[in-house]
Amino acid sequence: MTPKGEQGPALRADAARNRARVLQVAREQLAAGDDSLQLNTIARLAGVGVGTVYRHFPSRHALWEALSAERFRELVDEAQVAADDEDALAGLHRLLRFTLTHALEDTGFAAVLESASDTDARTSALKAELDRAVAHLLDRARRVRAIRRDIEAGDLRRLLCGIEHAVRSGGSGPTRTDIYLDVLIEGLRPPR
Amino acid sequence: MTPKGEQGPALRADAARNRARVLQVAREQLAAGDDSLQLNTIARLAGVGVGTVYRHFPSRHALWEALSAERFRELVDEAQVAADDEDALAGLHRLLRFTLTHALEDTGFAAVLESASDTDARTSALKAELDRAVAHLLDRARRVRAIRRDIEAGDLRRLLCGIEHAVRSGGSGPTRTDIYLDVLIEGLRPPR
Amino acid sequence: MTPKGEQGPALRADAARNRARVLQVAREQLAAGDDSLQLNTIARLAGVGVGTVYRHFPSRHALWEALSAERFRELVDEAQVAADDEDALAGLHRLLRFTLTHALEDTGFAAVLESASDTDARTSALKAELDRAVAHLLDRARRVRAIRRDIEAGDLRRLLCGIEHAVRSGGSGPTRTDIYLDVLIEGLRPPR
Amino acid sequence: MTPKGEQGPALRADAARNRARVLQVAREQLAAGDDSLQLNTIARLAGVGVGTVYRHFPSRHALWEALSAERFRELVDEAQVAADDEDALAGLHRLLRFTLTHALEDTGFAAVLESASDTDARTSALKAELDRAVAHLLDRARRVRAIRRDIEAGDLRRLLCGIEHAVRSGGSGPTRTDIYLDVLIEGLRPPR
DNA sequence: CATGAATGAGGGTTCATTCAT
DNA sequence: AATGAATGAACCCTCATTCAT
Repeated sequence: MTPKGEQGPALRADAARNRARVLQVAREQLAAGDDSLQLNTIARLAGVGVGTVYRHFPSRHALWEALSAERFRELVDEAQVAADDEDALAGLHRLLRFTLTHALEDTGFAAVLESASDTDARTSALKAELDRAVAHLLDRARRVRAIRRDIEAGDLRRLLCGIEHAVRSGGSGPTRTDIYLDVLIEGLRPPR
Repeated sequence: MTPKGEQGPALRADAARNRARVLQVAREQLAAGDDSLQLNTIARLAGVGVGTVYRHFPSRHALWEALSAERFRELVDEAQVAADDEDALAGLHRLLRFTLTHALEDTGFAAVLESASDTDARTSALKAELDRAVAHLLDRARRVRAIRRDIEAGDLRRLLCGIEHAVRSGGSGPTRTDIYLDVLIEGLRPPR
Repeated sequence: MTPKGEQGPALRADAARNRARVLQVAREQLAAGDDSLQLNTIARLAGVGVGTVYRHFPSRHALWEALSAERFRELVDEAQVAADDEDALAGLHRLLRFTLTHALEDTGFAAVLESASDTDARTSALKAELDRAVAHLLDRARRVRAIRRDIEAGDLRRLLCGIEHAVRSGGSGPTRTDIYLDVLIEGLRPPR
Repeated sequence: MTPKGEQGPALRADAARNRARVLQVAREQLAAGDDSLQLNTIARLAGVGVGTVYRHFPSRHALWEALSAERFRELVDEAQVAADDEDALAGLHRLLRFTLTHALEDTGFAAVLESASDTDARTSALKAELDRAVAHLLDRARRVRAIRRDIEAGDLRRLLCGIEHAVRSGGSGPTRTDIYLDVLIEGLRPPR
């Protein structure tokens, strides 16, 4: 009867609306540079009670992860496309650029991408899925000696987040982004 | 009888002891992974009154910068030694490793190293001094085509901090540190 | 079932109860001679959390004015009754005595009565209303040459507060109160 | 050997200088509208240690009283002159005006004049001396039925401080001062 | 006597989280 | 399910006063 969802009892219409509002407001806050994610503030801005926010997101971290889930989904899709690319290295590079761009746009996403411990199992699942796709890419690239052997999918995720930090900490423009990413890419080549 | 030839009004013996204790405790807190630097807590642990902490460090930031100044001094010294190394590239690599090690040991130092805006003029001065030494190294290395042309001292500082983040976010051991640093070093070579 | 016909969003029952308790305790503190109005202390005495006090009264001043508003309302009512008294002078005297009694009982009220600058517009409005009623009384009294011409409503307010200070600074009993007030009253007569 | 003073062991020259500096700075602070008399601040401004201030003035109140002692001395002198005036009433009025003027100029003095309890015995002595002179004046004035019988010297002191408050609380000019004082003076006449 | 560093009680305010309505 | 008032721990900072130097 209720629209068949992926997990759990589907939300009532109003509950779903509230959840969406909260996520929306949280995203706006982040975009506005306020990464404190104060649940009271978000509730007020979303026009719902604090309790409602807590019902949907038991902890700040849960909200944080929910925020990035969407982005993550996109990323995993992109990774799977890349994994099928004829040229593994090209696919990898495209994926790295794609990820960096999104991480720079969304602090929350970057944080989750980098974090070693997730609260929501779904996040971990997405991360695993991503790493699997990337591992596949790395394998293929290694086979044609396009990539050094000592780097795994998780390493790549972390290194990319490092690059993201570097870009973010310089107030600089897109040029630096390109250069920094290029330093990473060159650094991934196998030793000559 | 009082040690002479020091700089400034020469703290009273007990004042100096207290200041040192506070810095010591603060360093321990950071090392223990608590980077909140709560002045009350630090005071308690150091066995001094809150007021004493506030006298020495009017704000959290002042403490923060005092903590890193020391490290920074060492780093600048090392950079100047490196700058005189016959082999510019070797000097640079040694300096990078030295910096990374220290940044990993001391979050506060890492933060200041990465930050785009300092509050204390002395910090900016130290940073400028560091960048000058590094710029010199880069120049020499570029002249022998050992380093790509599009990277400046500031970039290098930021990239290294990025690597530091990457290492930190994996819970992994020294091997990863070496590998991540090597990725950076390889990435700095001029394009083939 | 909920009492209807009240004004505004109608506080929740418990909220109203808490608000009243806070005001009650604050009044007791003042009566006990402690005019520091420490919000933490008040919260403790009222058996509510500090946050609750802050919710109802964002600043000490807000509490202060809320405290006096009630008293002020009574005073204005009394002033309007006095203004209708057939004998203007008698009305004025009754009003002065009424005001003095209340000012002596409630430091906060006295302070607001005397203050030249209000922060809450409602306080200013009440004060203006009071002054208008008094001005009316003074006019009528002057017409029958019962009051000197160079005193306005504001002056009267201030002079009465002066008397209040005089009474308060002597530790003495009701006799002094009567005498001091009489000195004022006599001093208000037109020159012989 | 030491210059014979009025009480206690005469101060060493430097101690006297420090004491004077502290009083001077305190007076300037008051004049500048800061009546918090923070002993640390005063010490700093006076260029002496806090401890020195505490040696001379064991409590804030002691400083407060010391500040007004000088004024008080003048006032007592004036009172004694007034007491010898042929016209007792004229002398009284002159004294009231003199006192009011000074109280308006010096908050500290006004506070001590009004206070019911002194810390320094010398202050109480001065106050008693003043009251004695005024009592004498009142006696004489009462004998010629120029003053009501139910007012004593202490009452007069307090009433005048009340007037001072009234003047101070209106932001108004010298006209109000004259009028308010006149209200007091008229109020002091015996009932017709 | 003078100094000023040290003390720490004291008071202020915020905000994550709970729970009565 | 939603609401938002209440809670109170946790921080922050100041400043009167003491006491070692």
